[in-house]
Amino acid sequence: MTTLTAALPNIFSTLEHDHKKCVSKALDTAQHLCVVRGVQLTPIRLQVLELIWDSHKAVKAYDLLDRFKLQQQAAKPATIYRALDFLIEQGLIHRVESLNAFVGCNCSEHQHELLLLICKHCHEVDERPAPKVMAVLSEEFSQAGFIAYSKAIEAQGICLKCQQSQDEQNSLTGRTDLSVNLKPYSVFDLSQD
Amino acid sequence: MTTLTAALPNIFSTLEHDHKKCVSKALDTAQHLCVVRGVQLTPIRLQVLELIWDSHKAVKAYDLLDRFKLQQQAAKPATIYRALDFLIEQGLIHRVESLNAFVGCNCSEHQHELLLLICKHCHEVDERPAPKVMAVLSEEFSQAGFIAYSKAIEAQGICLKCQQSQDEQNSLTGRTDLSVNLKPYSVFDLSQD
DNA sequence: ATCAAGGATGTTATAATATAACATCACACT
DNA sequence: AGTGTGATGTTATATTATAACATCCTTGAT
Repeated sequence: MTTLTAALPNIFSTLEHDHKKCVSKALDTAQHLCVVRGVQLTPIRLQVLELIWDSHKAVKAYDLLDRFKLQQQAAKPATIYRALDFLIEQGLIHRVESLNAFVGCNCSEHQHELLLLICKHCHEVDERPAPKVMAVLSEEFSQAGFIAYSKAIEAQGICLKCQQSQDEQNSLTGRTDLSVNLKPYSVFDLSQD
Repeated sequence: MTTLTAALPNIFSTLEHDHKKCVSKALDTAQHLCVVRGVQLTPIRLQVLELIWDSHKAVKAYDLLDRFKLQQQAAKPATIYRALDFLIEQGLIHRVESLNAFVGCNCSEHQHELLLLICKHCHEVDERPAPKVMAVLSEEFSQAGFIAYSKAIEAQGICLKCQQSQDEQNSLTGRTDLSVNLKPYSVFDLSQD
């Protein structure tokens, strides 16, 4: 079993992922960075960050608001959006553009460009550094004479964990293919007409 | 002059870009693809496509609606969104996730993954095939055991044309740097603490 | 000790983006 | 004529995000 899970690239596999540790590392880093930068990680901002780190799924602002309200009943959208703005500015979370949602950044202490692997099935987001991709991207930019100020590489797909649990289901139901319910990203090509 | 403009990677440079030709090519391709695929490029869908191709800027749905209303006063959001859905499905336009906006696809006849260079200044979007980027990306996916169904690579920055026109302005105003008004995508790195 | 300045938050309202749900229409096939 | 399908019309509403202005709190200058 250990060998199996050790082989899994998916870092959130429940068998090897200690989420409490993961969260406390993220919060510690956040505290540290804010102190160093002389910015305030206020109770509201910290609470929102904690809510985001509740899972590795991308969360919607209004879902955060609903959960935030359990503690601060009078909270309004602006409360959440302001906290989100701050956290994004400080690189502590990412905005997932293709979902209008937010996810904790798991390497906020480093300068980095981001590759987000977004699972359509479980909605977890796996953030990867992907330096090779970024190097090639930079080449493209300079070829185009383009000065890039932000890069958001977001890929929608199915994570390994969900592929596997789907495989299990399929072995029971007789289904063989996950992709039947999904449209591949490009289904037409007339270039060889 | 010809040599100068010929050296410009920016394909929308007004000096070399015949937009009428560009649009009619796009519309012809769209018509052709729809016939081949047996789907209907209805008057509404065609009109919306034309409105989008009015420029190479990304357009908002409600801006399209406003312009559409000049011809069909009673039009409602659903009219536009339905047309947009169709055009996206057919690969005739792209949704720019980071802007909640839409832009014509300039190579809809080919299967392709997209690299969108989005100019913060003029809002034009330069779509590039970028096969190298995509190859490296695919490597990343397989390393992660991730099955990707869509890729949207969107980079925000300043296109060459705007850099140049800004340079001209700066030579008059004495400014030297475009980036002063812009936040680079990563301004902090504590990794060498 | 006041007072001004700046940052954070509270509060109300509204803007901007997008979809649901159901009715109707038009055309194609039988 | 009847039926099915895809497109559109129409109303309403959901979802996401920001504007604008008031208040409060800390800090530092006078």
